[in-house]
Amino acid sequence: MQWFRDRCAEAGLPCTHQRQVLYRALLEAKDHPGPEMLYERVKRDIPSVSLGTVYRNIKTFLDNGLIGEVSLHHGPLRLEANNTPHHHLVCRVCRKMFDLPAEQVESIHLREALPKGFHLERFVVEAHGLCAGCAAPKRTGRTH
Amino acid sequence: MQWFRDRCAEAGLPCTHQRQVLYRALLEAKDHPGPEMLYERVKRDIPSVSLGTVYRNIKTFLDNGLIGEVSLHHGPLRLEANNTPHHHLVCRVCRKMFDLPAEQVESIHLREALPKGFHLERFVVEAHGLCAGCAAPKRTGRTH
DNA sequence: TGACGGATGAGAATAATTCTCATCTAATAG
DNA sequence: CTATTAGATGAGAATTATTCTCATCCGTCA
Repeated sequence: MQWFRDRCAEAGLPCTHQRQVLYRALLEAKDHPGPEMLYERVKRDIPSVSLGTVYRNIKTFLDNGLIGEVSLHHGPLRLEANNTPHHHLVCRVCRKMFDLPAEQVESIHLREALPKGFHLERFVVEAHGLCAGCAAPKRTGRTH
Repeated sequence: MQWFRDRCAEAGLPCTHQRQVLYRALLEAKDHPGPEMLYERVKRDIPSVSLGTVYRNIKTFLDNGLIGEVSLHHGPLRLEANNTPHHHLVCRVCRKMFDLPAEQVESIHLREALPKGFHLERFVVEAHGLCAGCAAPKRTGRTH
């Protein structure tokens, strides 16, 4: 929590009660919760909190790197007909995706066993980075 | 396309004009489009098509394994405060997620260079499969 | 061709997220 | 410690994404 307050100060973000409770809720969560879930948890401490505040602060935290999103793929469904084994290159900024044939990636090895009870089916690999357009200097905005 | 018609027959799905045009649109797409995008493309051939039909058939295709979704993470945002390098175990059925420390996975190697212009930042690995609850026999439903 | 079960189009309903604005509060200066 | 003020908050409307309902239509099989 002290780390959180320091980062808020650095970023020039007022360290409000709502923000602290929200951040703590996420710190203590082990289940990768979504906004609705966090809203429920924050409400236990601040019954008057609004869902809008939760969304607003989640976005603020993400923009400042205080928290992370589990995947770049939330939001609208994205589809493909390609049924050959393959992975993806994903642009962190514009979220364009390109196929990466499975043979191009050496197979994944674990150093320790997975937690007991989980039945592994396959490994999915994503190469995250910047696509040609977004990596080009001088241009900041996302393409979509 | 013949493959598509055969699979429809196997699955007992009427092979309607809308379905064929939708499937072809996705076959030809290289950009991992979403429903809205596919709707636009199908409309070029069938101006009267409805968005509901596009959504309905996308779901039908997914349920029958005719097409794939790019990631298990579309839908509501999922968050985490854990800022140590780590990957995730993801249950294909209930979509619960568990952390997998980065050290537990041997580093990724490519057999060929990535397409020129893509600036790689990191590899994200996801272990997809069934969690203990969903792998248990006799129970089919997802937990959420 | 005829019958019928499932598919379609239109639009309402629901879920997920963002926005607007009047009011309030954390941070800073006095 | 109080005043100031930029930015945060709560309420609820607006927007976007997706699913559902139902009357009508069409692909499949006999």
